[in-house]
Amino acid sequence: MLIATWNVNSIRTRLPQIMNWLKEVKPDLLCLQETKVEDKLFPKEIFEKEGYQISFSGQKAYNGVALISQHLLSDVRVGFTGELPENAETSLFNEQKRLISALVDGIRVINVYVPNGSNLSSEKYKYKIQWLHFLKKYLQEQSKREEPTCLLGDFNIAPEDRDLHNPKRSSGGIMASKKERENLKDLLDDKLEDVFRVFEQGEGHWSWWDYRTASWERDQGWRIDQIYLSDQLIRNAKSCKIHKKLRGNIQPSDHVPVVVEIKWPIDDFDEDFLSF
DNA sequence: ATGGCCATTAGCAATGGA
Repeated sequence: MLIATWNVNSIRTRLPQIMNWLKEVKPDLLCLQETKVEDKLFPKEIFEKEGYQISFSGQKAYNGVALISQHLLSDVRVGFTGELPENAETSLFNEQKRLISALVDGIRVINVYVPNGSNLSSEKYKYKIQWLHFLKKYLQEQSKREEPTCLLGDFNIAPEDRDLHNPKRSSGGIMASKKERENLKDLLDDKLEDVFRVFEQGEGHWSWWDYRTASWERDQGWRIDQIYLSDQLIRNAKSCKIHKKLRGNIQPSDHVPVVVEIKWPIDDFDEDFLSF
């Protein structure tokens, strides 16, 4: 089972690159962020023609998330609705289209696009922290069902200093502040684990390179796109790869895909054997 | 060096992204 996350920074601009990548990698599930398109204009036919199931939640110009799957997408939940009560707070956080979840082959996949936050003294930063807190509440409700869980997407946070190219300059700032990191760690609740770090502990692995500053040419990036797995899934993870070369494409997204391979479904013998 | 570039918009200048 191959599950991928990719902030494409406009699905319509990136469509040819997305289709090429799908044909090459053939992931079971691709989770997109920053589709930047309202639902009625989502280019769904092209994915359906290739045999993919799709679910999406978008808006004009900003944000937008989508699931593109070779498997049945069931129990699709858009925004925070479905886990949290339908009240004023929930509808406020649902205005920006940043979250979609579904069951795929028994795995609860939660695709998120965490707010950027602009800078530490901005209103947008306050919103980012509130959004993370709301996501924590969402996950607390969701976890009661005890589904194997994959939380993935663009978190706009480098979890640790080894996840950004110049910690001396950038640690403590936006995407690397103590508050953002604590809130991220807090919502994972010791139940969800960053699968990339199971396979690679070193620095120098990035998923995003700023369009400015010739950061790609200098390989000065950040690892702000992550895949978090619950225990049964993490035990069965086989690899986690960052598809770095796509950043070298003509007209690339500033993010590249991150892909996890999981042995799934697992059979009872394997589970008994592991627990034994 | 806190700016660079890129995508979008009732659209060519302003805004947001990270």
